[in-house]
Amino acid sequence: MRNPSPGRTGRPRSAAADAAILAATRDALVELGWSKLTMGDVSARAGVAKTTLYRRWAGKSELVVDAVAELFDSLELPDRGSLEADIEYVVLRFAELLRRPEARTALMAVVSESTRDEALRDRIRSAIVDRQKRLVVLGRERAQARGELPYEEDEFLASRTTDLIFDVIAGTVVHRALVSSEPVDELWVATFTALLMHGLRGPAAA
Amino acid sequence: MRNPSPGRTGRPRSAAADAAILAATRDALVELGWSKLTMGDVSARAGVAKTTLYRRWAGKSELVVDAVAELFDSLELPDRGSLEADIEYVVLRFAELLRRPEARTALMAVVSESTRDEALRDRIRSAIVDRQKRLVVLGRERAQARGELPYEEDEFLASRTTDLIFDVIAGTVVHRALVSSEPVDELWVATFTALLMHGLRGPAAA
Amino acid sequence: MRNPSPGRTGRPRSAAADAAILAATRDALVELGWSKLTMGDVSARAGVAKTTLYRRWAGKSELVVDAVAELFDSLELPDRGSLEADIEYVVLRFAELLRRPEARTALMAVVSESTRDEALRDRIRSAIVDRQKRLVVLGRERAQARGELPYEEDEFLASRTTDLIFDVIAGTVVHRALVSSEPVDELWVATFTALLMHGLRGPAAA
Amino acid sequence: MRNPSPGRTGRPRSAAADAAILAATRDALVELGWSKLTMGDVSARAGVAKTTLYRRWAGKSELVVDAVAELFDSLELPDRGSLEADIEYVVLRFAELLRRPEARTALMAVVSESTRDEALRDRIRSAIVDRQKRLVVLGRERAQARGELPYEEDEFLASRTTDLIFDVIAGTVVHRALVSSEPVDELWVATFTALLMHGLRGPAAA
DNA sequence: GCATAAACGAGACGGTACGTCCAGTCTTGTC
DNA sequence: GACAAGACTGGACGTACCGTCTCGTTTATGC
Repeated sequence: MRNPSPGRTGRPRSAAADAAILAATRDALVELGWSKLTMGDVSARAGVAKTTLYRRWAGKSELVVDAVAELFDSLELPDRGSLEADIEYVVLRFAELLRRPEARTALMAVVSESTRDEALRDRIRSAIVDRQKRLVVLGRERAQARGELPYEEDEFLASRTTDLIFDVIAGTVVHRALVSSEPVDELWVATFTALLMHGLRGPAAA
Repeated sequence: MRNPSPGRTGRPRSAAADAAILAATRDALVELGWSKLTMGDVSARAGVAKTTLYRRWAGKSELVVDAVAELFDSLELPDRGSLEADIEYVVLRFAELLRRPEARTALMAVVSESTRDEALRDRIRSAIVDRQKRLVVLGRERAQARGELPYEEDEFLASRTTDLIFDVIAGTVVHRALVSSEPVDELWVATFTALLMHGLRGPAAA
Repeated sequence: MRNPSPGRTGRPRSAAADAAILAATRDALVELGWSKLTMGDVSARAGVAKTTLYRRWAGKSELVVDAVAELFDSLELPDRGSLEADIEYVVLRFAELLRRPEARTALMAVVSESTRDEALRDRIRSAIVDRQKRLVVLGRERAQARGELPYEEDEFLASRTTDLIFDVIAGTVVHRALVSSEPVDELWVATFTALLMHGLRGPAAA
Repeated sequence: MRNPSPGRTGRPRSAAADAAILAATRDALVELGWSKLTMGDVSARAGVAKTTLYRRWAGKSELVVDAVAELFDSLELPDRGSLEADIEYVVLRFAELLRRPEARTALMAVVSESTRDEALRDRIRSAIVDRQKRLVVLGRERAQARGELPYEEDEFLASRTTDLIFDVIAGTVVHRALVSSEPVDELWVATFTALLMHGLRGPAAA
């Protein structure tokens, strides 16, 4: 994952170790939360020496970003028949993910760390943000194919709209779930989706 | 805020200490960020003993919530003449606040901690969330007075809409600024506001 | 004990407090030992404020010296009929006293503290050492009256001998009981007394 | 001393650290005395982390016992030609040792602590008491070889006498020096030795 | 009998050290 | 050369006491 073929001599890195470490990290996050998770504990759970851990990740933040990125990759967007249904589906799945303790505790923590760490910011962007934008792009393409949304020819404008919708959806759900500490239930999702649909169909934003 | 007059005996708590500690906390957040901020360092900056600090706050999280809550209280919403202008104004002010390092680093960190701490969650809600909802309520009332938005008679529905708008605005801006790490500039604000205006004027959500 | 009538106006010091504090000190020594005894704990046990304590004693060492001095004052030397019997009696009584936890733990501790504190050294000497030498002087006078020991006319020599005998008896018993951690039983006392008797009857030392 | 070879894996403990710590402990005792000596200070002087210290010794008392035990091991008993001369010599050397501030302050302090700590009592006995009894045994053997003292065939009796003489000599000197706070000068030593010689030559005690 | 003034209880204060925990590095011997 | 083991330095943790301080309250006198 990190250096797959650096040199050739010496004992090669154990591939199994990577998976064990990331799984152990998620387990530890569930049990202990971000702030009480320690590198020593993770290495012990993974049956690996601390040095092995540090050889592969620079610190707790980097390790956790990789560990939770795998969680976010599990999100998918099957075709529910309409843009509205697609949005409701993805919001509910995302809210479900945020109910998992390892995601709740880790996401905001690494974002906080990243405010003072450029490299970490990049890592979050490439490992989580950019990978999840695929869902917005996919939903948009389907809606366009269905005729629910117009095609946008200007690629730059299209990308800006994708970014906006991504931030609106992800940001609102995260804020509702973690900051306001209110439940993301079906009723709320319906109201939110309605607001978003009207916003998207307004002439300027689509 | 903490108990100013529980009994009557003994030396009273120094009022000056509270202010010094909160200011020192913000200074330390700027210089060190959340994860490197230590209680010992804060007490030293404030010219106060560590015990004094622990006598008043249970830990770093509680202290930081109170310290940043004062920052958020500085947000205001002067009448800009239209709902659209009001929204753009508050979004820009909020984004400005999130550019301050003490707010950036602290906000997500305490939210992360709060995922495993019910009391902290309540403290964030009462010290930050509930206090800032006043801006949404104020903007809405003004818009209703101007005839830009209809009156909602059902109080429960009105409160649910307030909550939704609050989460959409705050959540989207935070996500754009801290997770996606993209600038909240005037162009983006205009696009976001346009989307929101259409959403609000749609029949169901208003 | 300390200044009972320095000036005239103002509330006089509570006499009861002194006794309560010394008793509380001994209780705390029994339960906690020297090193875990704290001024705050003593004040709480005595039902007295910490300030009251510090108004009367400079610190833990001074307080404890006074508290244990009262214990040592309880030692007495009834006439057992012979010098040998008198010595055996006082050694056994002294060993008994050293079996009490408050005496065991406190005596060596204050002596240790006194090695770097001239004032404390004086306090120990006047409150404990000099007061207990009375037992040696008394035993010696009785032995001389019985004709077991010769009279010593030179007062200086007599005082030096008193000091020596005091150090031999007290030192040996303390060392046996506290350093070597061996029991001071009747058999050992008999052997020690025999050695001492021969020493005293030797031509030079008497 | 501590466990040099329990398992085999991992980085071995630094041998140099032990010596540095014990030396630093003695230095700190000289400068600060027992009660102001802190583990943190010792670790800083030894150029060692506090954790390293706690990994090897359970606390201040254990550490100090080991540190002063090395001092006591420096006592020796060259043949001065007669029992009397040997006794005078060892008493003077011992008194000299007790004039060193690190020995004065530490010896009584650890004895005081040991009154509530069985393990510490054992450590003192094995590291200091038992090791110094060799001097008494040696002096006795020489005196017997010279014909100054009779041979004792009963081993148990011999050991009891050794213990008694050890307590008399060590206890008297310690008491004179630390409790009575009087000088151990040549005149006093001569008088004490005379008393002891008569005691030893008396029929019952030898 | 009423002011004066010291002693009192309560408990907050600035400090210091505690003993523990974790970070991240280094040093072994083994694979 | 990667690895498990575990000792290493360094530093923050949160707690416990220290001895001092600042309150409001109590209790003797002496005017």
